[in-house]
Amino acid sequence: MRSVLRFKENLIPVRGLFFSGPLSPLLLQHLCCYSVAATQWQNERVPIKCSNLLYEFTTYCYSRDLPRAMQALNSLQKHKIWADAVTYSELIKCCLARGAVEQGKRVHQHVFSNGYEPKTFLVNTLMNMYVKFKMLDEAQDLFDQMSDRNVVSWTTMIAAYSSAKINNKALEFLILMRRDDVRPNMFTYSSVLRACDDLSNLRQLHCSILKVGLESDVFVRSALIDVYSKMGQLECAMCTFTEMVTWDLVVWNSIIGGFAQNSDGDEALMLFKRMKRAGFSADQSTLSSVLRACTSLALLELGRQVHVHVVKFQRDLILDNALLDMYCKCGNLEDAHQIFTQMIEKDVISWSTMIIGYAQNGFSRKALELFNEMKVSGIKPNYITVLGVLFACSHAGLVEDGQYYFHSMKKLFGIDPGREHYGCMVDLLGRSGKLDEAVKLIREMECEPDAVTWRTLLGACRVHRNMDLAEYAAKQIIKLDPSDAGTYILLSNIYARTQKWEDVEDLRRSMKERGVKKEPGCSWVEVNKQIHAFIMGDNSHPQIKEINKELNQIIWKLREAGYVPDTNFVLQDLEDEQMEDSLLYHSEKIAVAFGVMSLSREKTIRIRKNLRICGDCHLFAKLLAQIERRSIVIRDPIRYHHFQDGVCSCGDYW
DNA sequence: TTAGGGTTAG
Repeated sequence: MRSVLRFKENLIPVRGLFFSGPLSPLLLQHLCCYSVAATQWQNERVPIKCSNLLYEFTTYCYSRDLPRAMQALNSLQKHKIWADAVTYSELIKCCLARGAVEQGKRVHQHVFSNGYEPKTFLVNTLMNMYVKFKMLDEAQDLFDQMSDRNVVSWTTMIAAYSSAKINNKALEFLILMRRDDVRPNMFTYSSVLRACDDLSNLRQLHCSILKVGLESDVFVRSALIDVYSKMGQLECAMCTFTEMVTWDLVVWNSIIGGFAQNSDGDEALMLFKRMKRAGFSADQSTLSSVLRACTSLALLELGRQVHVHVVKFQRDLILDNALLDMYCKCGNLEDAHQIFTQMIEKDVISWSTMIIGYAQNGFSRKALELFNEMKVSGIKPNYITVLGVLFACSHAGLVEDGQYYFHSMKKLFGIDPGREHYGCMVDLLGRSGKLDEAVKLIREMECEPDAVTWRTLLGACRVHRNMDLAEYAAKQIIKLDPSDAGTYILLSNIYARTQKWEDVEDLRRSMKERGVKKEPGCSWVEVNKQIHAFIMGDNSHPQIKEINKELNQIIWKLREAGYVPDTNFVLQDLEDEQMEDSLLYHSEKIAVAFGVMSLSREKTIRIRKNLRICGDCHLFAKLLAQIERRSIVIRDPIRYHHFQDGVCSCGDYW
C-alpha cells in the first residue's frame, strides 16, 4: 500500500502517502480516522460524507486548484474536520505562488482552530509564507507562540531579517538560537552572512563555519565571497573563490582520470552528468558573485579568466549582465559592447548597464543613442535607466538634453523623479556653471536633500571656485554626515584661505571630539593578475625604492616638458602640509609609476582609487600618456578617465 | 516536509 513514488497525476495522496487507483470507502474511513485524530471523532467511525470532504480537499490541494481547495476548506471548517499537515503545506505553497494573502491567512486560522498547535514543520511553512509576503510581524508572532522551534524555524526568521536588511536582528537571532541549543546549519549561515556588516563579525562567522566544516557548501561560499567583496576585502573574497575552484578542479580531474584510465566510461559519464547537474545553477550564481568581486576592484585580467569559465556554462541572463558590467567597470567598452550585441535575451538591466557603462566612460552620445535604440526595442526604461541617461547628460554637459529628459520622465516613462535624479540635475546644472539654478532645484526637491545631494553641489563649487556656496554646502554635509572627514578638511581649507582662524580651530576641535579621521588615499593596480595597493605615505611595498626612483624620473621628464605641479587645490581635501611635495606622492602617481615599470608599453595601465582624482594627478596622467605613449585608465569612485595621446576621455570635465 | 545564492546609478 505504501508507495515511495513521487506524486504523479494518477496517484492519490492521502496523509503524505500515495495510492494508485480509487480508494475504497472502507480504506478512506480508516485513513480519515488518522486525519481527524485529535478531533471529536477520534477512535470513532467517521461518517462517509467527511471522508469525501477530506478526499476532495486533498485532491484540490495537490492539483493546485486554489478556489476549489478554499471552498473545500470552508466545508472542513463547518464540519470541524482537519486534514493532515502535509496537505495544508501544499495549500500554503499554492497561496504563496499566487500571492494569495487572504487565503493564506484563512489557512492559518483554520489549522489553529482545533485548539492544538500544528506540527512544527507546518508552522514553519506558515511563517515562511508570511516572510515571503513581507509580513514580518505575523511571522514573528507565530515564531513567538511556537513551543518547539527547530533549525528551520530559526533559519526562517534569520533569513527574513537578513533580507529585510534588519541586520542586528538577524545576528541576534543567531545568538539566541545557539543559546537555545539549536545548531545552525548551512542554510542558517548562508542567510546570516548576508546580514553581516562588520568585519570582525564576519571573521567570527567564517571561523565558526570552518569549525563545523560547512565551508564547502556552495551557498555558504557564495555568501562569503559576496560579503567579503562588499566589505572591500577582495583578497579574502578571492581566496575563498580560488579554494573553491581548486576543489572543483579536484572533481574535474577525477572525472578526466576516470575517462582516461577506465575503458568502462559509463560510470564516469554518469558522474560527469551528475556533476554538471549539481554544478550548473550553483556555478552560474557563484560566478556572478565572483564577477561582482572582479568588477568592484576593476580586475580585468581575473574577470577575463572568469569569462573563460562562464563560456563553459549555459547562457544565463543574469550572468551575462554581470559579465557586461564587469567589462564596463574595467573600462573595456569594446568587449562590453560585443557581449551586449551577442546576448540572446536582453532585459532592462542589460540596457541600463550598457548605457551607464558608456556614460561613465565618457561616451555620453553613445549612451543617448543606445537609449533611443532601447525605446525602439520595446523594453521599458526604469528608474535606473533614466538615471543613467541623466548621468550621461551631466558628464558631457548636455544641459538641454538633461532638462528635457528630467522634465518629461514622468510623462514619457511614468517615473517620478527621485532624489538621485535630482542629484544628477544638480550635477548637470552646477558643473555647467549654473550654480544658482542648482541651488534652486535643491530647494524645489520633493524629498529632503541628503549628504550626497550637497556633496554634488560642493563638487560643482569646487570646479567653479565658488567659496561662499562651497562653505554653505559643506556645512549642510557635516550636519547630515558628521563623519565625513574630507568635507571637514575642505571647509577648514576654505576658512584658512579667508583667514577665519577661529573657525579653523573650532572645526579641528569638533573633528577631534568626534574622532573623525581622514580616509587615506589608496590606489590599486593589477599586474600579472596580482593586485598591488599603494597608500600615500606607506612604504611597505617591497619595490618601493625602485618605484620612487621611477616616479622621480618621470616627474623630471615631465618637468622638462613643461609640467608644473598645480598646488592650487584649496577646494581639494588636502591638509596644509600636503603641498607640492606631498602632491607628488599621491597614491595614483605611485601606482602609475609602478605600472610604467612593470607593464609593457602596449598594455593599458589600469588603476582604481578610493578618492576622487585631483587636478594635478589628472594633468600628470595626461602628460605621461603623451610622453610615454601609453594608455592609462584611472577609475575614481565616480567616473573613469581614459588617458591617451595627451587627452582624457572626460574632456577635463569631472 | 518546512529554511539559503547572482546583475544596474551617485
